[in-house]
Amino acid sequence: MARRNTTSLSADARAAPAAAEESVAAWILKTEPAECSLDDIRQAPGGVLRWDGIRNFQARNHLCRMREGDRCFIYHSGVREPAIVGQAAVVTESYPDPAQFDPVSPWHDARATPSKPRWFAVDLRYLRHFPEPLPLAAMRAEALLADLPLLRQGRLSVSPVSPAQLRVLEAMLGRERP
DNA sequence: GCCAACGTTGGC
DNA sequence: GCCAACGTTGGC
Repeated sequence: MARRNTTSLSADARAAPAAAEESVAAWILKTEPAECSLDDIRQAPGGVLRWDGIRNFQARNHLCRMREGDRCFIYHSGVREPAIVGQAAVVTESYPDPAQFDPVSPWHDARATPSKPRWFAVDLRYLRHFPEPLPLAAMRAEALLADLPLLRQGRLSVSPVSPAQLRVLEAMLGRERP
């Protein structure tokens, strides 16, 4: 079913992200390590930590599509050398983020109610630190990652990785091993 | 600490 | 519902 030179460009533009969403091979979770780091996940009781405080609609929509067992690359931002430092796995799919209902929480949202939550969290289990982090600069230098949402879109704290992009990331990570 | 990019808010 | 102003993120 060829769809080319259609005049309905805007409809195609809207359809494109939906098609991309169907092929998510992994996720990238961005965090400032001073706030929450991969080490914090590792050191959490049982190695399981709630990933909460997401207050961006697009990130939330991605978060809600995460499924038990999904792989997550943990990316540390706001440091001298921003990089993917390791992996975690989803152990509990999205549920309402309790912080939104807590008036003293920095993540409180007065517009949220338990019957109409606005924000969600997942639980992550620590998997591993990579022997060497994969720096942002290395990813930017890799043409095959040009479309990686992490690189294309600032401020997106939860973003998908396509199967092809996952293969590239794994190759780059494997290449680093001694 | 600066600044560009981008999401959110709020006036109209 | 548009769009300017504002706030925040995050790389450098």
